Amino acid sequence: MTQSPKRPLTLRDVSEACGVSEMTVSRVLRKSGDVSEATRTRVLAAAKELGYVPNQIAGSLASQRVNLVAVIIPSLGNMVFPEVLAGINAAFDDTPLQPVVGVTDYLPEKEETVLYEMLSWRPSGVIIAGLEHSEATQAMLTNAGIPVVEIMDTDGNPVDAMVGISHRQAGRDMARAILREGYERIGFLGTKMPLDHRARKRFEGFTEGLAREGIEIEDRIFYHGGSALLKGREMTQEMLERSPDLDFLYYSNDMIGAGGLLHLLDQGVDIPGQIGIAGFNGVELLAGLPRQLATTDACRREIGEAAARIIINDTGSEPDPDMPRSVTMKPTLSLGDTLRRRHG
Amino acid sequence: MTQSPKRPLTLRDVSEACGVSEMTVSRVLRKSGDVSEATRTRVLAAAKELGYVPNQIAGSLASQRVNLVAVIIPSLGNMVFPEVLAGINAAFDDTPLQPVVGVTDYLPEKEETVLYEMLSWRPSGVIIAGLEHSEATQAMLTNAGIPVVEIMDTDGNPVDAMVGISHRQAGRDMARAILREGYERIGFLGTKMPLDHRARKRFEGFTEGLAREGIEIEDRIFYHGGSALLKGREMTQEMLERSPDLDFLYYSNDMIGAGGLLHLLDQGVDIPGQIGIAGFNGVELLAGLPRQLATTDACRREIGEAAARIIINDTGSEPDPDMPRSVTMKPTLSLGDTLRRRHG
DNA sequence: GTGAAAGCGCTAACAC
DNA sequence: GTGTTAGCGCTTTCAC
Repeated sequence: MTQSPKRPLTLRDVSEACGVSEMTVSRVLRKSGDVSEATRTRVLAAAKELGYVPNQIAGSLASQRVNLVAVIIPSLGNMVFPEVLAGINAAFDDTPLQPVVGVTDYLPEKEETVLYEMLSWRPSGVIIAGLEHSEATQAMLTNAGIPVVEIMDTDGNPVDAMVGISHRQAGRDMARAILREGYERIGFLGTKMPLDHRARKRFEGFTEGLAREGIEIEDRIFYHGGSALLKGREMTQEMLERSPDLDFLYYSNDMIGAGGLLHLLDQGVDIPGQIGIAGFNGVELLAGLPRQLATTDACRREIGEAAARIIINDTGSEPDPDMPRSVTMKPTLSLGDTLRRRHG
Repeated sequence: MTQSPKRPLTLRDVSEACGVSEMTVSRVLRKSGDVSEATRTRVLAAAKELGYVPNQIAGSLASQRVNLVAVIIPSLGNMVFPEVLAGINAAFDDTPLQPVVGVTDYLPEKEETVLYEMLSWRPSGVIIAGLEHSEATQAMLTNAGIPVVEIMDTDGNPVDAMVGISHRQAGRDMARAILREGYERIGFLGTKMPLDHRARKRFEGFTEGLAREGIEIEDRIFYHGGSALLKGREMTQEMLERSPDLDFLYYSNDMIGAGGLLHLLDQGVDIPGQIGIAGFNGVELLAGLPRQLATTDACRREIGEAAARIIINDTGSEPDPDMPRSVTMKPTLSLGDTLRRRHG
């Protein structure tokens, strides 16, 4: 930290500063190969003194290795993906691998360009949300020549590997739980996300689960944009105005579910006696609501960790061939205080 | 998309596939220089057909230019930084610049390593949260030789440029608003974040603002970890048990404020008559609560946009020398329904 | 409008 | 344990 260089420092600068060949300096800085303790300290001192920061661009080009892992997700706005990222980060913690995240906003074209940009940095692997992609995206993933883990969802076939839960099954399970408690007049409240395939599959599984018992959804409503809590309130009000005899409301996520919960409590509705409700995700954020919302835990952190482990395995020196390439987590359904009918 | 190559494709592959020199192929792909329409189409066709993805590593090394901007933030877990990112993204939208985010978890050592790693990719600029950094971090920023914008906070001196709000002033303003409404027995509830300098400055400004009117905080409490909503409830209960005569509670963020709000309503407390409350941030998420929480909007998106604009300016071909290097946004204080004493 | 040569800063592979 | 040589895949520069 001796100068304020216009030109970034190079290995050569360090080499000259300590009278050791560039090659040896490089070895010291990468802790690779055998270097005598004496030169090691000299080099380290010089590098620190100068404030040298290695140039990974050159390094990666020369070594044909990049420690970057592309992580492509639809959004950072809800709590779900940050938690997946936390899992990925944790798993990469004592490896040289580094996640680089790209956000698609649920837009297939954006997914395409984001993936293209990331692939142009020749990452060591890709972790990407969902199993549904544009043809071009699919092609890029297939031809990338690096491990690709598709996450969140396992209802479909991965390009290479997948880790997630079955949203269809989650929907079915919730349907079963609701019917088991004796609810029969059921409404569905979702965010309008034509491209959120996981929400769609959950909905499909849900209707299917009801159908098995000969039940049909009585009403449904889809909104988008705005504050989720507020939307939850508004949707609930609107739905109950036009379908006042519903006895259960299934929300496509916990946030709008919480809004619905608050609205119903405001109205003096008896929950879960008169009306039961449930959401989806298990966001810890919401502990602290007047009632514990029934929900399905989506195993977000675990998914991130497992996906990262596949990448770590595949990029390691001796990949375990038995590493499973399809991991379906079992989400936990918690009834909370809002999905227990008082029988009789 | 004709093969599934083990070895990634290079310019040379495209060159051979279409019988045009590598150089010209490169020009086409970068839309630089004049190329005849005929060859242009030939090259593009070949590249697409093969599924060629340019190697930015090689490109950046050769051109000595990298379109990456390092964005270093403490966390993705609360809504605040994702909104800053959204602002940055929006501003970069029609530039070649690409944000790459690193997360520090409020840990100075992690900030140091994250910055080091990012600088080793030779980004075109750095956007980093906060003005307080370790000496090593400070040194790296100073010597990076690229534009550096420190964001969120303007109570201090930036290495290069800064965009944010004065948290000290925000605290003072809230104190003033509270006193103006006639509240006098005031408690403060914060998350225990010794390294969250912005929360600290807000607290300092707040106590200072009270002191001007000869008022002192009567009680304070700091928690950390867990669900913010739940913590808000618990802290509120605990504080009111030991200091039952408080008439105002100032929370260091909206989420714990919301928890407090729910708790007080549960207890049948008259808000804002008996007790007034306020949070900080203006998170849209919370619209939909039973009461609109008083809060200070922290201009998160605007801060991201303004910071990005500075980077865009500085890395452009002809930087505007008049571009301000210190932008202090004026946050809006909204009283909501929880900070209006019924006088008399 | 197109091509050939040189080199970006580093590391693999091999000498010593 | 240390140094030398070549070359990673592109772009810059300059020639044609």
